[in-house]
Amino acid sequence: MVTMENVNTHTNQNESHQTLTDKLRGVGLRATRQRLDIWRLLFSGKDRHVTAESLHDEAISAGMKISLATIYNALNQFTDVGLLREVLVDPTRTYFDTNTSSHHHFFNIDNGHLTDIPHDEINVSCLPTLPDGQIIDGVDVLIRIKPVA
Amino acid sequence: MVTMENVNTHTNQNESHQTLTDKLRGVGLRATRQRLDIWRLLFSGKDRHVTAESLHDEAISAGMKISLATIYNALNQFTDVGLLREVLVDPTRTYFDTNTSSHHHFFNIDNGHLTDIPHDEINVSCLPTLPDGQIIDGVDVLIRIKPVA
DNA sequence: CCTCTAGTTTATAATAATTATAAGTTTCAG
DNA sequence: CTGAAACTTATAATTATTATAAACTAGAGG
Repeated sequence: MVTMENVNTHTNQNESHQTLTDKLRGVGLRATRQRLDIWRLLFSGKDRHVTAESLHDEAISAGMKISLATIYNALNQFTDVGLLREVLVDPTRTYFDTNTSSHHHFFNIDNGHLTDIPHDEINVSCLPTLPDGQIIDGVDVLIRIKPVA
Repeated sequence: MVTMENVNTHTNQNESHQTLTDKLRGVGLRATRQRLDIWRLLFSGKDRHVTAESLHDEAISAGMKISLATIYNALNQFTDVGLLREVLVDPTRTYFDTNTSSHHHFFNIDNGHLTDIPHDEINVSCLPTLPDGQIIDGVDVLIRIKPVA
């Protein structure tokens, strides 16, 4: 499977079918109707955090014909090629973030909402020595928040 | 359910049955044989990271008679009263850490091993403003590591 | 344009971790 | 001691996710 960094995922309302098709091909995936639909849902607005289930509900509500299995497949494929990023916040389900740049998260433990923390608003000074022969693959900071009361 | 901070969980080889019984009662749990067994497995040595399954295997190997359901119950109860802490590293299972103090983790994505990062070896400067009416419940830093090659 | 085939979709079954149920057992306060 | 509430556990149920396999489709090459 081809992986391409720096694909311009952002897709506006009137972006041509052809352009999206090319973007999908650019990451090594065929331009199927289902993947185009999912792309439009994910990348037409601001950054978002979805689960397979939530995105499926949304697609169905929008009148798209697509199975949950395809949503799972697409989310995993998009993640594999770097269009999405998995965020681990809840042991009961997997969240996918359309923002793949280096940043961290607030997780509201009261309602399950995820919010991005801009990269420059948090700083991790990483002094710890890594175990021998190991390198860093990534750093995740999750700040769990809750209502004051 | 009673929650008591600062219970001295550490348990050495010859700690009396009575003392452990008292510690369990101190957090509002009855001192059953199964919970005493689990306590001894978890808190007799250095800090550890276990899953329900791994701890159950270990208990069975040690000749203890205890069901997986009880392991799940006990791990969740211990977590509720603050004796354990859940660590989210792998979407497919939940890890429990006997170290409940403020610290972070290395997660070896190659073999699934978790390692503690001492509290003073990492620094998170947290400038980001919290959403209105929210306070911090906790901060988790996970550094995913992998072999050099 | 056709055609063919590898890549896709999808209904459905399978898996895996975890939680719920309910019947039997144990703890421990009185 | 005794009884009620707490606990354990075999088992069933649930939930998120992945696998299977049959039907469909994209798109390369004629």
